[in-house]
This record gives sequence, C-alpha cells and structure tokens, in this order.
Amino acid sequence: MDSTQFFKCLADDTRLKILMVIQHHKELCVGELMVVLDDSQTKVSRHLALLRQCDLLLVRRQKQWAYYRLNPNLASWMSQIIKLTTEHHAVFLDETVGKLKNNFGGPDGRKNCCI
Amino acid sequence: MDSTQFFKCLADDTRLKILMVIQHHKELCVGELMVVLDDSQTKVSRHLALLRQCDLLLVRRQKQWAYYRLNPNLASWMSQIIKLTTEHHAVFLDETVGKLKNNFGGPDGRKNCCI
DNA sequence: AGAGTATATGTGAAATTTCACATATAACGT
DNA sequence: ACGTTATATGTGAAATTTCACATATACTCT
Repeated sequence: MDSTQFFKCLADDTRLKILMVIQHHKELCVGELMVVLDDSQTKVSRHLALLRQCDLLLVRRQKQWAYYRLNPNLASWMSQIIKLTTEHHAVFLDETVGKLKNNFGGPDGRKNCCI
Repeated sequence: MDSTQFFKCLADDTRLKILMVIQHHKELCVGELMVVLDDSQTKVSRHLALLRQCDLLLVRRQKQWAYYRLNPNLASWMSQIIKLTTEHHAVFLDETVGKLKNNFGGPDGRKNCCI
C-alpha cells in the first residue's frame, strides 16, 4: 500500500474512529464497533472491509463473530501515526469505555460477543 | 480543522508531496513546486490553495512570487505526522534537490525566484 | 502603455467516494 | 428444520473530489 492510500484510509470519520478505537481496545467485534461509533451495521462493515483490504486490519473469526485488530506487521511509521493520532483523541476514547460497559458488560460480565 | 480534514489534506498524491517537499526545503515558490512535482501550474496552485485554507501552509508574497511554508503553529501531533512521513520518503526528497538545482541553480546561482 | 511572467480562481465534466437498501451467508438456539 | 443473530456484499443514487481549460490579477521589463 502506498502512502497516499494509507492516508485515504484515515481520511474518513468512521474509519479514523475505527482505527483509534481498535488501537485503544486492542480487539473489537463489529457489534461493539457499531455501539461505540453509533453507526449502522452496513456502514461499519463496509469500512472494516476497506481497512482489511488495505492490510491495516486483520480479522479473526470465532463462532458468529468477527474480531478486528490492527495488523501488527504494519510499517512502523504507519503504526506510529495511528498511535499519535489515538493519543491525541484521549477524550473520545475514554467515552468509548463507558459505552462498551453499558452495552456489553452487565453485572455478570459481558453478555455478548467479546469474551 | 478537525482530524479527518487534516488527513484528507494528506490523502492526495500532489498535496502529500507538496507538504513533504516544503517540510524538506523549508520554503518554496509555486514555480519550484511545479518543477519538483512535474505538474501544471493550475494543479499545483489549486492544491496549495486548499492547504492554505486548511491552515497547513502559510504564504509570503514577494514581488511576483508566492513563497509557501509550513504553518509553524500547527498542532504538534500534526507536525509530527508530517515530519514522520517526510522522513519515510527520504529517497524521493533527495531527488528533488537535484531537480531544483538543475532548474533554478545555474553556475551563477539561482536564476529565478527563490533567492 | 504593451508584452511577458508568476500565480490564482471560475466553471463544468469526469472520476471517486460514501451511503442506504436489499440481499446473502454462516452460525446459533429450539 | 426454522427463526434469529452477526456479519458481508451487490447495486445504484447522491455527494464529494479532482482536473483541465479559460480567464483574471499582479508585477516586471522595455
């Protein structure tokens, strides 16, 4: 992937949030991303597919869920940029912790996908 | 400017090169950028206008020339990203030195704009 | 004043991106 | 087997971006 392509991946609100949230939480499934971003399944899946095709994300499928994580073999300057950007959005990312807890973490632990 | 807007600025081949070349050479005028990028005046000017409107670049007009430089007051994470990206493209940037010399630096010093 | 050079911008066509709706696939629980 | 849940993708419309051509502005030189 060339540099321009890389920045095109970051140049969309949904995709940028996806990358930052995944960088922050390590690994998330589509349902969690929908909640965190407050977006439709179709929209989230579509952008995930693009990030996967560009090798920024990897999927791990388990049961009926698809767990996305950053590709650990990303060029180092690219991961540095994702890291820098994520650090700059600490406030947004802190909010996502609450959203995940409210929707997936009942008193008896997570009620859905992400174990 | 929001983060997505910032990345949109970098998500175009011409604009990304403009930013890297200016980061490398500190300050360049439109004619020099046309030579380095091998692109039309219209195209270069158009992208420069966009980068100016987004506050990534500042212009200094002197005589008939317009000298562009990075905005020194850019958010630090943004300048870090531009710097990182520029460093990653060292080969491309080294080539630009020769292009500038061939076109603007005769034996009697620079023959055109940039003094 | 008139010709030439450097840069900026109006405008519409072409290319690209984004989105929503419908549908497909796969795994699950009963 | 059937209904439900989680995720993916085909498709066309709408929005956005990019570009080229023409033109405008400003400055220089003679």
